[in-house]
Amino acid sequence: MPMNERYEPQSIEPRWQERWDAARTFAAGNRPGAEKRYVLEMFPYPSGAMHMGHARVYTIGDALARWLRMRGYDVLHPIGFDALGLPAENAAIKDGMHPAARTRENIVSFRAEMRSLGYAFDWEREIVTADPEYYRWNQWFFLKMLERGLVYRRQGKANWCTGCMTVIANEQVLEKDGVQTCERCHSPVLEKIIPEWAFRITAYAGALLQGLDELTAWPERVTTMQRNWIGRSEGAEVDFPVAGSGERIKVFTTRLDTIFGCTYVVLAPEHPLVAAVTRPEHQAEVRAFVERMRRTEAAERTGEGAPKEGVFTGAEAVNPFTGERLPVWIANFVLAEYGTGAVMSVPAHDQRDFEFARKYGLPVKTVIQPVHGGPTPAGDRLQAATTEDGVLADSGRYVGLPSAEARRRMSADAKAQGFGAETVRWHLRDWGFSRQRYWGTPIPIIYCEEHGAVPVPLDQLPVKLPDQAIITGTGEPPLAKVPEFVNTTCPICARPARRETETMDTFVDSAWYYARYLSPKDDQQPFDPKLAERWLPIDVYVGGPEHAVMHLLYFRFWNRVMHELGLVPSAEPCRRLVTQGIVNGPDGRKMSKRWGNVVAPGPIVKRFGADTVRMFMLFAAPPEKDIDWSDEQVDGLFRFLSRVWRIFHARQACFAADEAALSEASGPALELRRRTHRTIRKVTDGLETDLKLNTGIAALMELVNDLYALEPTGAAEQAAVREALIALATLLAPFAPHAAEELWHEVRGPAAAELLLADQPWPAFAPALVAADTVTIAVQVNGKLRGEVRAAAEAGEAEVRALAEALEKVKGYLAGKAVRKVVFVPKRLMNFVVG
RNA sequence: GGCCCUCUGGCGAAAUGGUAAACGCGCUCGACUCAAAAUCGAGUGGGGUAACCCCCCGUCCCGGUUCGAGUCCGGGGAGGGCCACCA
Repeated sequence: MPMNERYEPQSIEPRWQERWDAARTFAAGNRPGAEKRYVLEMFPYPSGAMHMGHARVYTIGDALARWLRMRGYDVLHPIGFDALGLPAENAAIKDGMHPAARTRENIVSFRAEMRSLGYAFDWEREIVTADPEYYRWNQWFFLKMLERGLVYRRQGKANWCTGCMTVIANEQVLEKDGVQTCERCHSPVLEKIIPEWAFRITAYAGALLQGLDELTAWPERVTTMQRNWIGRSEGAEVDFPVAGSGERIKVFTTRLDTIFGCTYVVLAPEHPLVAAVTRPEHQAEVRAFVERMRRTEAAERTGEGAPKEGVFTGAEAVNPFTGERLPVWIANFVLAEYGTGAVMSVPAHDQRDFEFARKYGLPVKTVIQPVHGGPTPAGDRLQAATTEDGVLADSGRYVGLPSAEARRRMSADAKAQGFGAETVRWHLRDWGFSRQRYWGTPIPIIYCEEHGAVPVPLDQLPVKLPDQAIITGTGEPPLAKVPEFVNTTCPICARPARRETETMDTFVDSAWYYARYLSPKDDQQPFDPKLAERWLPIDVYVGGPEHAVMHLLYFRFWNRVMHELGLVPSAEPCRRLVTQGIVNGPDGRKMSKRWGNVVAPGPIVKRFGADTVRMFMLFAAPPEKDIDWSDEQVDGLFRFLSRVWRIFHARQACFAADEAALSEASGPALELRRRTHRTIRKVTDGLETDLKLNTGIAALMELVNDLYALEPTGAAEQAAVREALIALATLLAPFAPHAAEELWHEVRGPAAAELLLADQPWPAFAPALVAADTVTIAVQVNGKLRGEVRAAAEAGEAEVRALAEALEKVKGYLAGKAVRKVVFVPKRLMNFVVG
């Protein structure tokens, strides 16, 4: 059958998608002898329709997965849906639909769009986190972690989102201009004291921090953000006895070297000692202040713009180093949950302390002098705190020591005398995961009057979400209003009891889903550890950088717990992370209904075909950069694929060329062969190194340009063209897989009818053809380009120099000057340095 | 305030310390056509110049290292991201 002259993706793409499906081409695990590669893209959250951002991530991952298969690896490339959670519930409420139905609908449309883009997913492993078969294992992990003391109930200060009507994690609070809002719905966030469940992620703070050192193939941006978020800070705790009472105030400081400059001590309003130390004559004022702080929004109270406020308690604390008696204050800027909730104030060397001292007329004492430059003025003449390390002054027996040395000696002395010690504090907080909402994993706990909080026995899992809940998005947990759900019996005493009505944060679902893909239908265990042995850790994980601290931290935490449970082989879940940039609208702004600049993938695929969309995503820029959608560039990529198509059509006569003639190639035939093999190298390099797929595609374009430039005559040229066409189709396979299959079959003819290009080995280049035999060498005089010479690649310095000196132009520049030095870079450059 | 990233033609972007701008978009011109579209081909950083001979300038700015810097080092600017009264 003669080849269609026109490139019509609509007629060829579905055909190949069906063939890959029928052949189970992308099913993982059917190359048992081969090395494995696990390529994963972050699974989508189907609260709406698929957008261009999704098309980009999956295209990047897909190109990689397809290429690795062609390299001979046994590739696992699964997909699923992150279906539970607030946004889905909120969207469903808005549409007057049940979240389960809404989610199901969205998933159907996602699946169809993903298939139409030709992604090489192993669909047999698909998971949906809203299925009880999935979330029962969330419950299972919860119970395992409860056993190990990694889950606990706390009376916590929680971030209460006024829009979502639920508690959200620290990581989910946004702050802008001193106002805290919800990351999801942008409603104001208040601080609320309520009981909640939390994971003891802080127990892993050190391990999670150290683990980052192993993650050399993660973007530094991400590891840095995690490092900051975990926030290790080294310092010391020091006890300040309260005069006239047995109490001691424990403070945390990173600047123990400044303790001789401490002029007062400040407690957080919530500090447990506040009531005990406050003198009777200050009680009323202190109580009023504490009450007011309790009622104020967190951001308003502790935001940076907030004025520093405090009250004196009347108490005095004793500086254990100096014996001085210092006033004890309470202030809004001291946080109960960081350090010990109490600070020693050194106004001369801490800006906050300085401002507070100036406001309330507290003394300022300078104890650190700079190493270089003039001395720091005395406290009363200071304009601002000097916060750098320096040399100690006015600090008893520590005078003259550099700050770092002073800190070491002072903490050793404090320890020896029993009033302090070196400690490490973390910014990372435990992960509060209770949600007072419906669309989440029920927390498998039963409250019994007799036995308290009783874990649901493992054999009674899953605790299923009831279908009939009334979901209003307000008030108490929706599950509390479903008697059939709430009312149960105690697993210990069988008397009537109530179920926990809170559900789990969605981040629980995504913390371990990558492991569920290994045995997605397993009903005995979350996944098969034997398969984990084979497939984990993930080799390449592709997703947005917005997950740098939340998902990617929980995911590392969970993997560590699974590692300790003996379920996974490594402490870290993923070797290499690729963070892809955003797809902006054509106007360069974030795609949004508000700007009317949203371009949906569906219609574009319909119009140009999946291959054009994929090529655009890969050619526009390297993966990590943001790109702007560009109709002109998309046209351009469609034009390129059409141009590829036409050159196959125009060179049909070469399809039957005799391969044996390749060995006689010379002149243009040889040149084309060189280009072909260099293209193979270039595309392979682009995939291997930094995923620079854009330059790989550029190389393919150059090959096509060269093919157009050669009108083949004779057996050798025809054979060279055939070789180039086969290479072109094969190299195109990871990027534009449908057109590639079609063209490859055209050129290979009936002999290959039963084969799939997706199964073919990735081509190798012939080193002899990649190395050039003649090269152009730039000739410089004093580093400025003055000409160029053609020479054999292996030409030596003397030979090239002779050629260069023979150039008229170069002669002019060298005339009458002494050549002081000659720099020769073989195959590249010759530089004459003249004086 | 802290930490991090980015800055190259009209635009998206290339460039192991070695000919800056590959490749694509856009634009101009030519071929094909009655004409247009599509396609194929040529050209396209700025300035000087009769000249597509040649010369000068050119990768945010200033300085340094080097025979040679978009690339390395120091300082500054602009834009962006994350964190932030964290003691």
